[in-house]
Order: sequence, then structure tokens, then C-alpha cells
Amino acid sequence: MRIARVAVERAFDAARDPGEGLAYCVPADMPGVTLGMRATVPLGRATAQGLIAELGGPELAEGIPPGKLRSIKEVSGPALPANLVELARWLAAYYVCPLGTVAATMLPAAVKKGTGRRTKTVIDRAEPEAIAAITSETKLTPSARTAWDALAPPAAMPEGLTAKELARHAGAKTVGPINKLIALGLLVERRTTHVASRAAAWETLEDRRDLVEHTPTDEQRRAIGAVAGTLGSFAVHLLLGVTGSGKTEVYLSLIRKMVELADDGTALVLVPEIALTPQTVARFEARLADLGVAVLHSGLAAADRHRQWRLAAEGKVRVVIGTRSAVFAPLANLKLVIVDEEHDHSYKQDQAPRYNARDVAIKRAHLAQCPVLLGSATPSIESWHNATAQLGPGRAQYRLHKLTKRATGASMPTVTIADLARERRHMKADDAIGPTLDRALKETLDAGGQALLLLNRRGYAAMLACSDRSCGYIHHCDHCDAAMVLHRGSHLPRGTLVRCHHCAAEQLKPKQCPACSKALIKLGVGTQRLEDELERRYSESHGLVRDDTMRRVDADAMTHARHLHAVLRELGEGRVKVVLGTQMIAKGLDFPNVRLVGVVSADTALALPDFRAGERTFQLVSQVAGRSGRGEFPGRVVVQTYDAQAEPITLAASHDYEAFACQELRHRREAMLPPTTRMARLVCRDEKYERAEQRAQRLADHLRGFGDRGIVVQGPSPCVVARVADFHRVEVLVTAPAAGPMQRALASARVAGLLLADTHTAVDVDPLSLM
DNA sequence: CTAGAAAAAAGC
DNA sequence: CTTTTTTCTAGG
Repeated sequence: MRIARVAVERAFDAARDPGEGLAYCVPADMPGVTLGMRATVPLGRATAQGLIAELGGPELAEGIPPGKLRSIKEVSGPALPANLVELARWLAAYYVCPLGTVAATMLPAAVKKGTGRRTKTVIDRAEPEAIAAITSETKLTPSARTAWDALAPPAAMPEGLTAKELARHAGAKTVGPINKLIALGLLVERRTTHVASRAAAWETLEDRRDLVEHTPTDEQRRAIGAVAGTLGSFAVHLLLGVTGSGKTEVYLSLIRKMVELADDGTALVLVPEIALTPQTVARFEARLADLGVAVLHSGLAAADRHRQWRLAAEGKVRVVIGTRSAVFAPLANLKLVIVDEEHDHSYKQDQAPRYNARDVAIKRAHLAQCPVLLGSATPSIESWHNATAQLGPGRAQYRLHKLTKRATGASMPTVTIADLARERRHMKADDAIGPTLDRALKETLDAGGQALLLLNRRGYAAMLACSDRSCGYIHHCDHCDAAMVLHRGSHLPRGTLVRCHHCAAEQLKPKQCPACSKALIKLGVGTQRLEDELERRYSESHGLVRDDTMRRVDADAMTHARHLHAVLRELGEGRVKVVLGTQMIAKGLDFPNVRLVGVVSADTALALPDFRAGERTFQLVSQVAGRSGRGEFPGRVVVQTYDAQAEPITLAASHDYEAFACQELRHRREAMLPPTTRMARLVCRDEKYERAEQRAQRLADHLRGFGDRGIVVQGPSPCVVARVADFHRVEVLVTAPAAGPMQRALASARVAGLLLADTHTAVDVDPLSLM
């Protein structure tokens, strides 16, 4: 008797063995059941879909009363490669998440539903014996005879054509002759399925600048050689390359080298938020077209995503490039994994399983025994630590490679720090652009250059407050413990409204203070307000007009990938002179005429109550600064801040990643924070505060009771945003000296039924955000 | 997570 | 005594 363990797509752990699938019989008459297939199984009174996570004999059903054991109803392919199934089990254990939830995440919804799948009837020639039996003694109508003469010779009939297409191929005007030949048995019909889809938006983006192979610089050659030397075994490489140093060129060369060494090998490339870096994708597509490239990202229509996934699953492409979830691309024979911008927070999923695709990529490379290359101009402190510190036994020491010069020979941009504490005196009360940035912007525009302005805050103003200090009222969301953000509505209701960035609630802007009826004032500048200021100050002198020569790029204005592509195209063509936006504009853009980058406020990220605030600020300033001066003109950067002495800002200004990383790592070590320790964040949620608190307390007690091996438990305490969408949130922070003890502690809480990773408890292992 | 059963609370 | 709401429990 064969037994299968099925990870049903329901968010629950089996009481007996959490993290494993449920046991089912494989019916003796069911053919071709393999690991990694999808199965339909009975579950209670209903049925459920799931992943076959384990196949074996009766030992897999040990301890289950034979009466309870039920049978698989149906299976369907294509099967996931075996090491992806193993990867799923690793995720379930490491991120403390039901295996079924992991299985559900691995497969795109479009693949599960079969979106875009069409059936059509194609025509084949009948078997030779069947034909031989018929032709000699059958009379054909003249038109059918003509058609058959065209189709009968060997190799005269292409495969996979419909009756209509075949008729055209045979020179017939209608499908009549073909149907006649089918009726006679010379041709036979066959039903097939295929996945239809249209071309994705980015495919129309023309960018042929990089079609030519570049001769690698010495630094690039060294990095390529070092990584190529480890092809065929597991190794982690960290590529520290300044912005514009040609990391992509290293990736492309390595994929070529891999293909030379393994003629069936495949490569996986992860990029952050692909819709935002169409330039990178276009480049991979153009340069690796002969290998076949599939692209997987959130901007794809469902049918497109299905088609791209199938291309990978059926071995029709050798390269997959995609965002976070592409780390689960069904590639067999994986020989190389690349994670571009490895520090990027978009690799972390904010729902269960709360995985970090960069870390999953490393594990996947480990299972496939192939090298993985992490690239960044500003590596995460975690990766820097793994590359430079003395690590304990059993931990992979990353190999570090550096690209210190820009590939084009361009120099790094000059960065000026504008101290707002001083500049404020020369600014109007509501203005965000100080004299230094003002001067630089005017000079840049006068000289015909383009500028990017970064302001990491959406909306018009961050909050509404009562004008009377003694009143102190701040307009909060009814359902969350957070201030509502003022937005200027471009859609209904027209006019100004306030919006909660935590629960998406909206209401009209209150006319006056509800507490004391005095006027309300706007606090904090968002991108919409900055847009107003730019138009007010520069439309007459420099022709800045919104939605024309000036474009705003943030989540509100760019609801679809095509909006961003339009802006990028206009920026490339030179129509757009200034782009202002949130961190969306900080990544990957490469436009040679961008000569100025202004960071309107470097303090928004710095002020967050999060131990990574400094790291994030350094990364943001460095990344956005790197957009400047990529062409023949030298780049300038102006960083406005109230904290001009802050190291994240001064070191980003001097382009000194290593100095920043070293001092940051020292702080982290002294404070016992990651990466020198491991952290997990557990959040209990409930409509009733007491219940959330009670659950969190039980969890904390259990973990403290477990606490040998230096496990430190903080809390329970209310979250920074203590209530979201009417749910109270109470958190417990767990710190452990290493991943092993952390895993054991969390596993014990899981077995005790305290960590169900459901609506009430969220488990975040290696959290990136503590909010 | 989901469905159903049991228990508790609210309605008449 | 009924209906509605909440809580508990199993699911292989």
C-alpha cells in the first residue's frame, strides 16, 4: 500500500505532526503519482487541493487509525522538482508556517486555476499502417485529393495545426477537404491544451543600448572568474559593486559561463519589484534570447504568468528572471542563482510564510549544490557580516568580490549635505526645498539636465493637527491607532480627503477641529504637496508643469506598471525634466542625462523606531544618489536633513559603504541585535485587547520557560501601531544567539499549539520591519 | 483555514 | 423556549 503525505492548502498544522502533510492512501489503480504533484483530497466533509510532499509505504501513516485513512481523489501535473518540495519543507520549519500555506504560496494562483488554458483540436496524420490500408481502395473527391497530395509526403505536414490552419497549409479554401480526409481515416483529430496570453507591457519597451557585449573591466573579470570557479558546488558570493559598476554585466557573463559548462543547466535571477526595473529585464531578454528567458512578476496578467511558469516547468527556457515569488520557479537542473540588490526589502513577504527570497534563494542553491551570487551597492548588514566576520562552524562564509569603479569610467556624484536647521531661516514656512537644493535645481535645468527628487512620504501632508497648541488634537483613524494622511483626491470624492495608510479607510477632510472647533493645520510635506511647491516656484522660470514636464512617481500615481513605463519613456526621451517620487525612483533607473538627485528629507526613514533605521537611510541615500551622473555629465546630489552629522548620511555622502557597515555592525554587536543575534517577532491580534494580550503572555511564558541557550524574550507589549483595522496588536520579541536555538524554541511553541500562524498569531522570523 | 457541534448569551 | 452569537474542536 502506498501512502502520500499531502500538504493541503489550508492554514493549519496537523496536531500530531506540525509542519508535515496529512496522510492519504494512493489508490492502487491511480497511475503516475509522483512527488510534487497537485492532489485533490477529501478533508472533513469537503475536498481540498494540496501538494504531494512525501510518498512511501505504510510507515507514513503510522499512528493513524486505519479507519480514518482516506484516499486521494485525483492528481494533476506538472510535478514540482523534488528539491522544490524539499525547499517547501524547509520553509515550513524555518518560518514556522503550515506546510500547506507554503505549498499554496509556491504555485502562482494562475497556475492553480489554469487561467488562460485553452483547448483546441489539432490534426495529425493517421498511423502509416492505417493509411496503407485505406488509400489504394478509396476514391477521393478532387479537392480532398489535392489536399492529401500536399499532406501525404513525409515531413509535408507540420504538427499542431488546427483544421483551418491545415487547410490553408494544404492550399484548400475551406476545411471541407480536411474533414473529408478525417472521415476517411487518413487524418485524425487530437485535443490539446495550451496557455494563451498576450505580450507583457515591458516587452514593448525598446532599449537596445546594451545589446552589444561589453569587454569586462579587470574588476568584473576577477569577480566572474571567482564565481565561475565554484560552478558545480554550493558557495555564496557577495558582490559589492558601486552604483553603475556593471553588476548586470557580471550576471550575464556568468550565465553564459554556466551554459558552457552544463548544457542542460538553468539559471534563476531575482530582482526587486521587476515592474519597476524594465530596463534590467529588457537587457536580460535581449542578451539571453537564445537561451529562452521566462519573466515572472506581479505586473503580469494571470494568463501571462501561467504561460511563463509553464515555460519554466516544461524546460523550454534556461533562464528565469523575476521578483520575490520567482524564487519558487519550477526549474530543474539549477546551476546558478543570482539575487540582484540583495538588500532590498521587497524580497521579504509580509504575509505567511514571511520568507525572505534572498535567504530562500541561498537555501535553494544549497539544495541544488550550485553557487549563489548576491549583488548590491549597499549590501544588507546581514550579508556583510556573513562575508567579513568569523562565523561559527556550519555557517557558510560568503566570498566577497568588489567592483569599486563605474564601468563607464564616470566618476561618482558629488554629494552636498544641506543642513535644514540652518537653511530653515531662509525658507518660507511651508516650503520643503531649501536654498542649496533650489540653486542646484535651477542650475541643472538651465544646463538642460534632468533631476530626480526623492521624498519618501506619500500624500499631501502627513497629518492634520489643531492650530491651538493647548488643544493638541491630531486627526486619527477610527479603526487604527495612527494619524490619517491628507491626500488631494484625483478621483472621487473630488477635493481633499484623509486616508489611513494602515487600513485604507477614507473620509472627507474635517473642516475644523472636532474637539475645539478651531482651524486645522497641515503638518509634514508629502509628494503631492512637493508637486505644488515645484509648480509654484519653477513653472514660470523653468517650465515645470505637472503631468507634463514634471511627473510624480508614487504608489498613488502609479497604480499600474504601464504608468511607470510611460514616465520612464518620457524621461528617456527628454520630455520630462523633473521626476519627484518616493523610494520607487531610488532603484535601478539608468538615465544618462539625470545630473541632479535631491533628497528632500533624509530624516523620514531615520526617525523610525527601528534598529535598522540607519541602515535603511544609508541604503536609500546611496541608491538614489547612484541615479545621478551615469552619462557624460558629472552627477550632483543634494541631501537635505536636520541631522547633518548623522553617520548614515555623512558616510553615504562620501560613498563609503565599508566604513558605514563596520560601524553599524559594531553598534549591532554591542546592542546584541541582528545580525550578531537572530530575531523573531510574534504578533497576537484580536478585536479584544485582553485576549491578544493573554495569548501573547502565554507565548512569552512558554518561550521563557524554554529559555536555556541564551534566548531572550521581550514583552508582551503593544505594537508601535497598537491597533489596525479594529484589531489590537500585542507583540513578543525573541532574540537568540543563533538560528539553531531560535528554531528549537519556536518549534517547541509550535508543538504546544501556541504558534498557529493564523489570524490571531503572526510569526515573523528574521523580521525586517518592527512596526 | 473551514465546517459543524456545543455552549453561552440574548430575545420573546 | 427559541434564536443568535460565540467558542471549541476536528480535519489524515
